[in-house]
Amino acid sequence: MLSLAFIRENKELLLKGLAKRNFKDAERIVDEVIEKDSLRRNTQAALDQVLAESNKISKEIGNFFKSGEVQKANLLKEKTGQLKIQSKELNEKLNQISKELNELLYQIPNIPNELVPAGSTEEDNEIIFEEGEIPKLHESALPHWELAKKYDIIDFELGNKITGAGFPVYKGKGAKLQRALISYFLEKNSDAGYTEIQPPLLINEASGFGTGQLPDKEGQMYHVGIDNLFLIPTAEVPVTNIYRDVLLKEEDFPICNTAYTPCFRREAGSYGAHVRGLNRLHQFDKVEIVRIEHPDNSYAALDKMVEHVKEILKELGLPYRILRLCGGDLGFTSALTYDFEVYSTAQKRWLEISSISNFESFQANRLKLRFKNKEGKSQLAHTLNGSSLALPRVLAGLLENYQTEKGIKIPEVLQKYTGFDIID
RNA sequence: GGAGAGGUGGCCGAGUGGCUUAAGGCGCACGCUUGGAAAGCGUGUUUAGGAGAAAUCUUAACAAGGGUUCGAAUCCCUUUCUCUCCGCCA
Repeated sequence: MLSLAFIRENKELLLKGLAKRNFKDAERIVDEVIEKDSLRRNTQAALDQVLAESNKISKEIGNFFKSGEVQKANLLKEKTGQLKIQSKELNEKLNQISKELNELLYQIPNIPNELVPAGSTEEDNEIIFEEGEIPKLHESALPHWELAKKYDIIDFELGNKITGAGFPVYKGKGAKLQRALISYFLEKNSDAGYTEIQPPLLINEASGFGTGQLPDKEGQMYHVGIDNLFLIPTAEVPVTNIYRDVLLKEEDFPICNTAYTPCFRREAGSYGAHVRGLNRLHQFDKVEIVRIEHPDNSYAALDKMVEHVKEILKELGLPYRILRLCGGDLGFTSALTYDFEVYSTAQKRWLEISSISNFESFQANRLKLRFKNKEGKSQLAHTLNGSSLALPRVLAGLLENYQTEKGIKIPEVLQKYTGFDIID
């Protein structure tokens, strides 16, 4: 959520940014926000005045009672009736305006960074980096879901039986490979200075609001109705919410955390060839990195995160590319996002395996995550996060790209975690 | 799940309707004192909103939300969390 002070003072900049996202009705909503904000402040001032008057009289009544002048006190009591009605009305008006104002405010997405290219679809994303050679596979090369079956390492049908579509069962070397990837990713992140966290996998409404999943995107999460909790769609939610309602000191920066968690996504609809196998699941594993940064450093931090993930992909020997997302493809809360895609050779398509974003102060404002700056004033911090990495598509890439006629080879960096060098 | 007790500032802790403008202590900051330090003494020490060029003024906040009252940390209701005992349990 953008701050009202920012919206008031940077209307043109805001409209320009929203245009880049093809955000409809921007001017109407922004004008309405500005108008309601001004109305809210006037109402607040009026209410304060009534309350101040009322407080004053109450004190006088107290004094009269104490000095035994009961009649005077009772006379004054009558005077407060009118003030009470007034303050009640003003208070209701204020609540109503604040509610309307917030509803409008929640609709406004973050402003894209100037680096974000204009555009409306995936096609307009900008490819900024590409590395790794696409392997030449033998003629009988298979897509990963066939390989999974052939070597009996992932069982999709079994998942259907136990739960439903999108909940695969990993078996034998498949399960071990998953565990190896998690250990490898966490180890790399720890080595790079990230603190390992094991967060809860269920979150409450306040946490969902803090990172921007609620109130609008609740349909994407699994909801446990009886306790009103949500299964996390990503570790970003619990790990970032560690810092909800927190006032940091400048010397606390940078805060770097990493967490492995399963992630749960409802993502109703869309079944078919492009979501086959591991391409899109309801439950999947992911290792996440989250940073809380001083506003002056957040873009440098974003670059560091990108470099970090590049190194991991390079070590895994997977061909990948980095996209800078265009305005239309950018997430609601993000100011700048880099997507990493791995090439799936058997499917002949790119698969998104990481998304690294700077949210600037958009989440921090919702989270009330601030720090004391050098002037001693509290200021919103910047939040960032990225995957390092999402497992299923990395696994898909590994299976397809490392398949040989003898079996699936395991990249060297993983072998110390798997304990084997081939799946056959 | 059942019964009971609780939630007060950065921390500890008093506070059963009006000198609470939240006592007292600890911590922290600054000053005095000192050769220097400690101790001592003094001053200050929350967050958010509104008005103002600023000094400053003002409103709100004692777990959260409602209510009673001229007036609520204090009384009532709901929710939530913590602790103790019992039950269940990896």
